[in-house]
Amino acid sequence: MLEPMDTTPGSAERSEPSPLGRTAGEAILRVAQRLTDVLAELAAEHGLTPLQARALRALRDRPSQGRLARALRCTPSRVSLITGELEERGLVTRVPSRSDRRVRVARLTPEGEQVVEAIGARLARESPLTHALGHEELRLLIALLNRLDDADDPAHP
Amino acid sequence: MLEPMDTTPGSAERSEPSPLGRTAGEAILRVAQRLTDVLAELAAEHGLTPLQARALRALRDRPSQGRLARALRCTPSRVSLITGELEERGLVTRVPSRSDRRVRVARLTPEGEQVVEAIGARLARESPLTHALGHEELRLLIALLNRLDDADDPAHP
DNA sequence: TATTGTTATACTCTATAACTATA
DNA sequence: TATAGTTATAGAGTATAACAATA
Repeated sequence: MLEPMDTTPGSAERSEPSPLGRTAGEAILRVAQRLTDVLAELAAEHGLTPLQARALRALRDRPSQGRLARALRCTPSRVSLITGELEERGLVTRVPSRSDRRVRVARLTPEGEQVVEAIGARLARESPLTHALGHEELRLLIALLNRLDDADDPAHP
Repeated sequence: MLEPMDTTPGSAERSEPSPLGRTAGEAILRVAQRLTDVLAELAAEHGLTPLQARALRALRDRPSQGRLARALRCTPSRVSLITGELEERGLVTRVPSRSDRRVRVARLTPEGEQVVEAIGARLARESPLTHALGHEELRLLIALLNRLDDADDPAHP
């Protein structure tokens, strides 16, 4: 039920802008914190940790587990444990690749896809984004953020 | 020195938009992840954990430790430990409030202020934000994000 | 020999609960 | 009695290192 997410702006608001104050970085970090919290709660409703939910989403691209580790910014050992848990729940399956039998490719099961969809749908509906902004503004925001995401990414291996 | 921050869009890009795909939430979460990583590295350069850096920044508003705990989304016990460490390093001082001697108000020392400024300045300079967007776009983005941040915040205690 | 993934171990982070002092 | 903060303990999360199988 999506807790208040107190960012205590009541007292934060009275400080004047400063380098770390009301810059875009500051704003984005705060909004992101809120969204992260929302995501955590939605994941919890499905009995998942935030990292498991992120893993599930990332698995749509069918990465190797090593690649998944980089995407999640954790170690391969951790990925191994996480995918194992997700497999036990029937959300993913791990099958050895035919071209290289060392790698085990993890794929979403239909149920796994369903969970990803469900979380995504609720995130879109429940987030501050959809509440505070109109359609046009939302599209503008997405465009700006995608520019950020695509640019300045040194490594595309 | 600000790692590549691989988000593996090389393969992510080929999936078509879906509820959790290229929505604003998705985009903002990804950008936020990048910024969070940047912040973590900048903090590390000063020998601080990300949470310590966030605490330092939040302390500009001179909150009680309880209020600080809510702002950082952690328990008062944790705040106690963190402010203790920061005090040992000479970045903050904790003095008992005169009006209520149970509360110890934490304040930044000049050196603490300096660290906050330094991190903030580098964050503004180093982040994807300033690299990818022009001034006008940046202002627009800030405006949109602040709208998000101000709205939809159920509790203002 | 190098690489993918797994398991075992240890360490770090964070919370819960018990405690002290003030209100 | 209730509240702000601290300390002690326990639990979750995460990484490092040793291992197995394949390349």
